[in-house]
Amino acid sequence: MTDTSGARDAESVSKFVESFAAQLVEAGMQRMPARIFAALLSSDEGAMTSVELGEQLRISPAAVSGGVRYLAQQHMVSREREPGSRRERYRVQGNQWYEALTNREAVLKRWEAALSEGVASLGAETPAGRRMTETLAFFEFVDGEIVAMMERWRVHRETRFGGLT
Amino acid sequence: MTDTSGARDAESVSKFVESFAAQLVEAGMQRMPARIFAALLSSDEGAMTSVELGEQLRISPAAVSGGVRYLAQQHMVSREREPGSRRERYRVQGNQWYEALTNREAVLKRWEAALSEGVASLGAETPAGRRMTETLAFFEFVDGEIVAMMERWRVHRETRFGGLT
DNA sequence: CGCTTCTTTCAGAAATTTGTGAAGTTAAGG
DNA sequence: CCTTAACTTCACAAATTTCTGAAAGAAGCG
Repeated sequence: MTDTSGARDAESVSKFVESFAAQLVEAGMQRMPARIFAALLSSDEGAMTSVELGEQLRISPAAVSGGVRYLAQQHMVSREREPGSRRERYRVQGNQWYEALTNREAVLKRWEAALSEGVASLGAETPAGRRMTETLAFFEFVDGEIVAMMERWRVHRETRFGGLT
Repeated sequence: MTDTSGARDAESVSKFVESFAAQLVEAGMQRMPARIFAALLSSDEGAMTSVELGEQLRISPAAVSGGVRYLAQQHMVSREREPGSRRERYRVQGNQWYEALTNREAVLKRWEAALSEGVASLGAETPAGRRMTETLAFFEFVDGEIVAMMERWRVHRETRFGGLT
């Protein structure tokens, strides 16, 4: 590395993008969304256009479109329209994205629903039913805890980073 | 439903198994491990043999073997050998499994490593570097919080379920 | 020590998922 | 209005993943 401040050669950026994307994939995200997201995260703007993404990642516009749609649904990126041009920019909103990570509320709710159903089918007084009741209680507990945790994080963040957007 | 206490007809059990497995799949687990796990969870023993699993789920011994290996690696089930027979039983250990769910420590560590690398590649003083530094701080925070949360859960559980195994 | 019973491994068929090119759609700007 | 620049959708080819049958590998038990 010849330049210690703000080294930003395409190669090392790309290396990071791919390695971070790999982690996301391992955690269950699809390949394209993961790569797109990693690319956005490592851009200084925190935002890129469709074309830029396509060029950096060597993927087709169709792939960008699909990946971005997924990320937007998960609230991990937001779409912007620079007024005037029809060009869109996709932005990773500072901290919004990892808040989205913990917003698995919908997921937890579905788990809870499935477990309730399980308790009903199996009978609350069977051993299996009791086991599931406990599991259900665990998820409900986690549910509440996560909300509290995120509140603590916001305080923590405020003091450490001064609440910049 | 004709029998209100302990209704356990194969059909409704199977229905639950598949629907819970579907949730697990959606959350990123592979199909077979998910089904196997759901089957174990809904068994009264909390444990089944390879053959029983194969019969209930209509899958080959090979599929059972593969699925169980995965689940054991994730510490979601443990293997038992009833001394004597060479037959194995796979058990979902009451609460061990959802504790395993939160033991994503290894995962978090890898994310943190990837992000550190990112900060290094991009430069700590670039906008992207700063954004990643904050993200990194978030994961470190979550890391610690989860440990604390699980401790609170154990207390909560004790009072509510009386610490049964 | 060999027979039998269970589990694991492996190669390949089948199914699913993924990414692309091409056509389609929408809206800006002349 | 018509042209053009962008994004999206769709059908298909390619790559990957998943599950199976068959064979091989362990370990109890006579």
